[in-house]
Amino acid sequence: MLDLKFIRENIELVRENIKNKNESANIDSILELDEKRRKVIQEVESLKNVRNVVTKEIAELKKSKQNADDKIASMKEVSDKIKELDDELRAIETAIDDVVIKLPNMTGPDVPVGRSAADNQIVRTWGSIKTMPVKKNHIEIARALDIIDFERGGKVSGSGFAFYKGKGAKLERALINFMIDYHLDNHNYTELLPPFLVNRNSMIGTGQLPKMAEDMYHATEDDMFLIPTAEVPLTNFHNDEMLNAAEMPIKYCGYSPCFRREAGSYGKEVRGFLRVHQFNKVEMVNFVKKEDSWNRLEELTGEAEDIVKALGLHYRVLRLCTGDTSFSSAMTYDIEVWSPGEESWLEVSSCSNFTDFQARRANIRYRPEPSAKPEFVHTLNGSGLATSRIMVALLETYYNEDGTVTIPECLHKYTGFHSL
RNA sequence: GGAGAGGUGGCAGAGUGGUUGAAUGUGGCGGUCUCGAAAACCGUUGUACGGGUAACUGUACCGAGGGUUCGAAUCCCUCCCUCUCCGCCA
Repeated sequence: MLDLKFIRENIELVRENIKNKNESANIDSILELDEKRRKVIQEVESLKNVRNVVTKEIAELKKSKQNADDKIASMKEVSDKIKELDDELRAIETAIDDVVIKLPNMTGPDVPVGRSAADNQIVRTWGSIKTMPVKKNHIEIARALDIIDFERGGKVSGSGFAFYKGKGAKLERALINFMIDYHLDNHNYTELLPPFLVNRNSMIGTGQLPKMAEDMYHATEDDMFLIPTAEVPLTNFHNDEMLNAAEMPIKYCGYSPCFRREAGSYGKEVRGFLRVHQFNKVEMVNFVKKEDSWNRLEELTGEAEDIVKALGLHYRVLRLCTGDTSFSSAMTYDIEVWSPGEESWLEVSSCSNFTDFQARRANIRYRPEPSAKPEFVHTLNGSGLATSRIMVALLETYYNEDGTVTIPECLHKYTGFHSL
């Protein structure tokens, strides 16, 4: 959420930011509403002051058994007027909230202006392209090894769901455990294993709602949502809290399955694991002081890259342009791994600085100094990493001529086997 | 799912519809005493928004939201959460 005062003072920047992010929020009414709001507040507060003063006088008169009928009668009028103005104020604030809740975060100064993925900047590339001895994609490989069953996933749940089987299931668990342990041992994280179903307030807090409502599985009976990422429960872990500045940065990582309806994306990258309704992911969430968030974004991205490096996968890092940067994010780096079978790049991580945008919505603050005024924290998150596409890259990158797949060494202690 | 109890400041815990932003205790901070500390004593101690250079000042906040009333922590309604018991259950 943007600060109303910031909007008031930077209305043209806000307008431009909406346009650069390919959003369509209409803010024409907001300045007028804001002005009206402040006017009504002044009016109603001065009336409340009158009421408070006279009410005390009435109390004194009553106490000394004197007549207070005149004052009570005049206060009835004042009280009615207050009620009227309070109603008006409530309506104005609802109207303002409706607009503000739909305004995207301001992008940072280094974010290139652009409309689509074509305008993203390649920041760096690691490793080199590996050509396969025999060209196969992950679906063919997985079928031949009988480690993933897409057909039965479709039968039991629907398209976009799969079973992992045998060594495939164990490899998936190995990836998750390896990633979490790596962050705990090398990057100083605390692990959280979160709830996978969250309430509406949490979804608003991190900014999935109202914009992404169509993309989430919604349990309407209880008004709860299946999480599209562990970012939601991990960030809302500190919802409505005052954090201790001495303990910051606070770094959590956690595993969760991620559920996405992917409404409207049929036909695009739907084969196999490229786009699914449920996938596994290890997520990192950071709470930092406001002056630290830009540096932390660089470090966080590095922490995600460490995992890809350890797995020995060829990858590149992109700085997303304004049009590709998500609603809540001020700046995002995507990490993409090379898929030799698809001969294309697959997004496996997205690392973002949300500045104070989520912290305002979720009301997460800290006191810079013991007696200083509270400030909103800055939140960041990064996938570290999403496993389904890592599985694609692993199967294709380590595919051998004889049909086997070599397991990278860092996973051996988790899998117990060295090849598929 | 059923029955009951309860949600008040950092914590504990009072609170007859009328100077109650809220007693008291405790904790925090400052001070007196002390070589120093403890104890004792004195003072101070919430948040948000608005006005003012400032001292200061206005409004709101007792789980959340409505309502009754001249006036609500206190009365009424709805919802949320916690605890106890019963039922069901991995």
